[in-house]
Amino acid sequence: MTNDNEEKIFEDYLETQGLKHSRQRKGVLDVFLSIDKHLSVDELYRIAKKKNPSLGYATVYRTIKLLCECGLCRELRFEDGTSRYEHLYGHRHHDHLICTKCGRFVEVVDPEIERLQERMAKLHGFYPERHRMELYGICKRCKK
Amino acid sequence: MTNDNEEKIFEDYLETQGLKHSRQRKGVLDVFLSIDKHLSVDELYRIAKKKNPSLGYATVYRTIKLLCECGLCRELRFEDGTSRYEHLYGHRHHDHLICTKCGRFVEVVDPEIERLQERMAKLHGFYPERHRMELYGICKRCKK
DNA sequence: TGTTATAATGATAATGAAAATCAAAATCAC
DNA sequence: GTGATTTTGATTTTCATTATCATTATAACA
Repeated sequence: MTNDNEEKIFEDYLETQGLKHSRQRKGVLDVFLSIDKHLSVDELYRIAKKKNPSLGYATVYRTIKLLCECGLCRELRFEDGTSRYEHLYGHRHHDHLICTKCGRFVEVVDPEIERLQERMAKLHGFYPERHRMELYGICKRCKK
Repeated sequence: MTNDNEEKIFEDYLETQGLKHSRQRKGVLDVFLSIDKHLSVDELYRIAKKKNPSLGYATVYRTIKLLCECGLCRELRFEDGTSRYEHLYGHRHHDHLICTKCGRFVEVVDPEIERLQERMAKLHGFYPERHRMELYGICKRCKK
């Protein structure tokens, strides 16, 4: 399997928390790992349900929450109010460039910006933990 | 009045949109302008209702939306899902430093970061419009 | 200053996302 | 296998925001 590491992380997390394995949790994890897009809970639910028709909506919510807790997943709350989820494991930290016309987005990192962000936090007496940065604009395609 | 400019902006906006003035809109605007905090709709409603007890919840929602449209107000969606509103007029663009313990936050700007953000957007073929940046960490007080 | 067309209001219902509830089913240590 | 405990899925609840709609207010104009 290509996702051995991720599966291990999830299993370990379940164990340390005294939680149990289940077909549903495994199914949601598999779908999540197999799709490298920023899915919403609803999209995840629809796809996972194909392989396991009895799957419930609530279970997807519960599982995605566990994935976030164990560090495999990051929740992104966009300005339009929707939440989407992206892979965290094996993906370095990054920020987003988002097209305001078509919604397309790109993952970006600028080490210099990262450095300056750290500096700024410390300058204000903050011990930095994490950050989010989204740049909104119009992409090449939409500008034409 | 100290808020002449802001009131003018709002009135002009209403006119260009073919909308009407009203006591309620004026009341919500006044409260919004008089409090330099990041209020939620609910907080705004409670305060404005004191001066105009017949004020309805929906009107506050509608008015705050107009304030955002005319550039007096900016909506901030925080990670906890709540929306809060901050003054935009006469306040330069800024980002936020947010304490993950106590929720306190500070407005910050780093011109160098701003410049690098522009550069990064352009580097990816984006015509930058705006951005949001939030740095999360633990503030001095909470760290002790 | 009326008249009148149009927009705004406020009470309430509708919506939609996320969380809570709970009986039945699944898991796993023994 | 047994039994304590957790998970599940269907459903309800919650809560923020929007939509609806009859009534009221606004403002251009006679």
